[in-house]
Amino acid sequence: MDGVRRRARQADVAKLAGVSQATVSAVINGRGPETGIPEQTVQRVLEAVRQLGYVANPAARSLRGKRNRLLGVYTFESIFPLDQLDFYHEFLVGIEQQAVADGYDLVLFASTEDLDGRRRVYSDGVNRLALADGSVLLGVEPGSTELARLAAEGYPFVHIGRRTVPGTEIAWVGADYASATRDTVGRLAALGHRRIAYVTGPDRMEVFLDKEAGYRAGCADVGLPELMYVTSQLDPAWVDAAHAGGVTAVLAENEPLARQLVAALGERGLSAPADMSVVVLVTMTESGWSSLRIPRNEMGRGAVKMLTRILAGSDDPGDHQQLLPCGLPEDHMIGPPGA
Amino acid sequence: MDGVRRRARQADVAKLAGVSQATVSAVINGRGPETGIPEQTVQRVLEAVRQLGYVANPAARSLRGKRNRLLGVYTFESIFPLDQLDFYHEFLVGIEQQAVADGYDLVLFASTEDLDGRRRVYSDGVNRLALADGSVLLGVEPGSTELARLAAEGYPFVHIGRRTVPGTEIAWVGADYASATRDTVGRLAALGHRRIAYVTGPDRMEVFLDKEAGYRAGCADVGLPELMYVTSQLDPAWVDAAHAGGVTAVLAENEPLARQLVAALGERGLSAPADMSVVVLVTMTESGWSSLRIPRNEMGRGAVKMLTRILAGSDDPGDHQQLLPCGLPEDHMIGPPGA
DNA sequence: TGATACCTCTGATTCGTATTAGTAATATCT
DNA sequence: AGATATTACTAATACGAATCAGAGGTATCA
Repeated sequence: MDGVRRRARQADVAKLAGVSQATVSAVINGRGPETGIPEQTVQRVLEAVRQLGYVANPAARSLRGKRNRLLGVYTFESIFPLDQLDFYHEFLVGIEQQAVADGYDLVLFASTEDLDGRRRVYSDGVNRLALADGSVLLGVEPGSTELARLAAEGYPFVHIGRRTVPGTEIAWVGADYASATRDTVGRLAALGHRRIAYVTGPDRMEVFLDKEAGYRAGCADVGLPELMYVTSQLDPAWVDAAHAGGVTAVLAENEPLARQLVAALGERGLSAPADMSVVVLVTMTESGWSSLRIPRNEMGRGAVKMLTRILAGSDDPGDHQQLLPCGLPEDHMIGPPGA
Repeated sequence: MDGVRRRARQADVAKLAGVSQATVSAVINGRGPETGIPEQTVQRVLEAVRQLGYVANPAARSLRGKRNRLLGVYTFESIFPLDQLDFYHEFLVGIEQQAVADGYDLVLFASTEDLDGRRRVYSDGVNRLALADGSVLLGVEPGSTELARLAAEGYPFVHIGRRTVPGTEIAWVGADYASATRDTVGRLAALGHRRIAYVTGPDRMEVFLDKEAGYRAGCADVGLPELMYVTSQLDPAWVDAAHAGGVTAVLAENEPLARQLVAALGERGLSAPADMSVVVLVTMTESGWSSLRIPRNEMGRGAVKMLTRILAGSDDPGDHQQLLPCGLPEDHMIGPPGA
């Protein structure tokens, strides 16, 4: 076929319609009336557009227009991790919904994967995200040097999950783990539990600190002792001690710890929630745990909204941190003590 | 104040490095050696790039005729639909994997949604996909006008799912439903089934035709009669007739029909597979049906591979259609007749 | 010494669109 | 008639990167 025929430009349309390229641009962008172009000319131009099958070149458009209406989505792990499908998917749903609403397209930064399979914002010292007008960052990054550098550079981004980086104030949308954890402790106390333990990993990132703080606050609220157990691998013997010590409810920070706990209970002929109420704070999947409901969809939407606000030039820093409420755990593994 | 600091251009880099913009361009595109720019200058330029955090503007690049290394992903429905999570997710995983491997970033076209919530490739007569070097299309589009227009325009794209558009040859990667359906009929026949029915919706798209053809071929292979039932809503009375008529196995094109079938069986005190083997050809989720395994991941990867081949200028049209084998159904709801 | 061959760059131009400033022609008012 | 306003445009330019045709300079050779 005529694969050879060059794509029509405004200049071609202009020639055919007997007007200037500027007029064509005005007509096409609906600035016809406003610019005082008579209906007859408008029709002539549109007819020429039709005849030539003219389609605007988006590259030229966005080059001229400065912004390209692209938002980046960057995850510190693979964007579509198979094993964490449920966990990340909801964020993406929210991000997409809000992007559609705001008329942005999304760029998934994929090619930033280096040889180790680790992703990096900077490759060759170049910020790859800069291709997009701004980005939503998502996932767990151990260090904060890249974040700090992004912020220092003035690149607009919003982090999903509360994040503090010394020396800079970064924008984030987080889940209010602290309140939810605190409330959960309150609820367990209300059910009659007098010794509520907290099991968490040794990591010291914000998310972990928030929950821990919530636990402490919850204990303080109801005048119960703090029973923290920090470990990356739950020692079954701890269960004996806890049980003997009168612990009737346990908050586990993550699912592996909770699984180890339930297994250890099982080995001892105990079960949840009859002998021990078990709450997992964060689960990767929607299985039958009693766990907090992380408002993932809302967080995704909120991040995009915040990002567009930043791009619009909002400088109110109070506007750049947002905590969304978590849903409280359902009853699957919660009950009154000694039931 | 500098909430959104202006992005550095090659001109800025050039000034800082004390060279011309043309030199910067040459260095950045690795044409340094070839253009005879000494290592020292190259380093000076790269250092300036680093200092300014320079990143090429993709719009300018593609305007000038070079490629973006952006691949579009366009779905005719929402990209991350809640209810079809499992269905689409795997395609995206495959697409992402291959994109990473080939060093492309992905653009999810989201802003193409119009007021009705319907998505369109063309808005204001502008092909929004043109931002990306090429695109992978995915999902179910009822009409084919947009596809035809894309093809006529010479825009590089690969459709996931076999697709024919009269008058043009479009590139696609499909699942070999026909063979899989045919083989499934053969397998049921081998188990002893003599009357195998096929229930399908009234839609006439390629995917449906393929399965139907497979069913017909399968029946022909083993000399069994074709028992087609075309409906969008399964009439429970049909089950009576089928059962009375000696039907011992049913292929249902989709999950809703299969669900209606199983429900109708249940009402009659019958069950699958004891009284009736039930195979669903396509399921949205991985629930306990006997269904074909659609090679979604492979299709996603294959589509990207094909697209990069097209972008590289492959003109061999035989290269632009690819059928991947489906896995055959597992035994959950399949058994010998009258078990 | 003049010619020729590199070497290391640079100036100018191009891509297609949006926009601003301006212009020529006509119409209206005083 | 002369001034002013309106109509209907157009010329010129900017956006950022890529590319081509050289331009000076030095080195080599006859």
